[in-house]
Amino acid sequence: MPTTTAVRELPHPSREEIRLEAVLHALADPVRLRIITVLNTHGEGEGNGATCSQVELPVSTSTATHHFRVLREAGVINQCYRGTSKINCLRRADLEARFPGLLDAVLRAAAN
Amino acid sequence: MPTTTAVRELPHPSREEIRLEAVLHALADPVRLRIITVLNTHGEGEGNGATCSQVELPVSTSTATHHFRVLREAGVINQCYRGTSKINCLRRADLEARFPGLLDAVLRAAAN
DNA sequence: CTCGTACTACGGTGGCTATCGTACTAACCG
DNA sequence: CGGTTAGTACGATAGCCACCGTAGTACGAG
Repeated sequence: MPTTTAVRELPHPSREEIRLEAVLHALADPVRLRIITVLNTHGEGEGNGATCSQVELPVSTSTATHHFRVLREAGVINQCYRGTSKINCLRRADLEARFPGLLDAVLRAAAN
Repeated sequence: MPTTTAVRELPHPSREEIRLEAVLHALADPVRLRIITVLNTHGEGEGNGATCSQVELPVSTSTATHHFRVLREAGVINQCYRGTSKINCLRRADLEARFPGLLDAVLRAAAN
């Protein structure tokens, strides 16, 4: 056992495993729409993204955890640990490859 | 009371009343995705569209009624009576005005 | 008027889900 | 080590929702 910091991996669907129904269901919730709207204003690079607590939500932290997980399991966002925080970012490239134009259309629509 | 054939009106949300969450929720179901996929192959003009029974679905007729109603109340489809049948057609123009590109992106995605 | 077709309304059932609070773990800072 | 911060796991609850069958309505054909 190396003494390096343990990297807690989180399960993500591969690009091919992303299902349309799951994505639409994940987006059909006002709290989760808000999450992706906020994430949209952050970069997507390896080191970019927002922590869970940076996204202000009108629900408890445990409920917020639930919503982030739904988005991750649907393949909409990527989550990785960074110290005590968890970094969230949109999976733009994967979503664009799988369902071209969908994410942008939803983001534009959510912006009113 | 005129003796003309009674026109049973059905409630539809106006263009401005169409809500994004409702549309996404309506589309996040495999049966309803199939419905709009089939309707997409029919014309949208006043006289076009498909009857409920023309859309083959793997559910009972009462459940099918439920799905058509969800789509109508979300503003995704328009329904009007024509004799004993009900004609269904997509509300393309309204959806495009409200959420540009969304319907097309979903239809493309659903087509695999 | 009777019959068949097309769809609906209603009631019930099981499963999912958004929400919460509480208790917990993981990492970093002194 | 102890404390703080960030997020999670768990259990509970209430509401919604997809589904069905049965009974009923509306319309057109004969």
